[in-house]
Amino acid sequence: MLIHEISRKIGITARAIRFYEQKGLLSPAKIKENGYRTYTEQDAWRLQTIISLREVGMTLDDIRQTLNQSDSSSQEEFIYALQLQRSMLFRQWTGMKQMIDTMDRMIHAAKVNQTLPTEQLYELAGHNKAMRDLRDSWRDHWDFDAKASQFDRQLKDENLSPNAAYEAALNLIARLVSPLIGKKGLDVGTATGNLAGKLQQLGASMSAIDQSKQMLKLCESKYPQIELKLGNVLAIPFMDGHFDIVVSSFALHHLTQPQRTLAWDEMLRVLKPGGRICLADYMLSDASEQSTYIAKIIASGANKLPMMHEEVELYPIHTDLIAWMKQHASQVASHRINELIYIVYAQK
DNA sequence: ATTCTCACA
DNA sequence: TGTGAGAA
Repeated sequence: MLIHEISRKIGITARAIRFYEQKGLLSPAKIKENGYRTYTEQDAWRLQTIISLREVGMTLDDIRQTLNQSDSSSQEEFIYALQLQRSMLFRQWTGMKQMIDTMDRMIHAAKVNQTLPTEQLYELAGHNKAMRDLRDSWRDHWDFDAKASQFDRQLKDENLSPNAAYEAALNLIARLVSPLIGKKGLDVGTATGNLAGKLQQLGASMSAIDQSKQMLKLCESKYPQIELKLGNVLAIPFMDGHFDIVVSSFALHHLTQPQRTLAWDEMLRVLKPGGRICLADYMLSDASEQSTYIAKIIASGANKLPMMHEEVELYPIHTDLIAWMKQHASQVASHRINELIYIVYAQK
């Protein structure tokens, strides 16, 4: 096939096809004497997948990497790339909604003022940017991909005092969100799926998200029935009003306080009217208890605990997370959620 | 008909 | 992320 023939067949310009080649996505054979490109069925297939991935917003760079991987290795990497793109679209989507909201405020400001409300506009734009930065601010400082294979074994380790009551906490959550039959639930930051799996077993139809590919892989092998998505709580990769129940266990302490506020908005967004949120996490009542606790962890040799990363606010949660939850509990009425349950899980 | 390059948005 | 024009 010559270039125009294939361009007609696929439905893109010949120019674009050469452009993709230049970007390293394609390497058609060339006829010796005149240098014309010739395209095989293989090339046509490849071109089709290129424009398919392009259609869902992947950059040419990402497409190149994805394609090169799927050439050599398994299907798995390819699916991961698709999941990654999907979660990125949700980030963009939440960003777009934020922009629209900002625009509405700008329009309102322009209406109430007769003159150009320069200051308000600037302020609104600043807030918009701050929110966008916040949304993109999640970093995995703990390397959960690397921790995945050890995760469940560590939980079972009796020496890790914070995790001794782990099972009990999950059971408490399950009890608090019951009845579960026929309910759609989301577990945020599911890791290897222990909480989601439990709720699923009790009759809920569970979805779960995690930002770690390896954690998801393990979760999938443990609980194949759970719908898993790659993504994080700052842009939950589900549509609005999708769940009866949103739960999270021992995940929120990995967020900073501003991130937590955003996480809360996201959990509300995906929750149906009348839905329930149930969150559990490590929480100590005051600073002295906190430092004692940290000392205890270090003494037990468990200094590899996820929340102990030195570059992050070291254990910022306890008191302010309690306050945060209480504050949002009072917000329930205004969001017309019938019932919000929060667990303050106090480590002895 | 096709290729390449330069410029352009 | 492409496109248009022009020379070969």
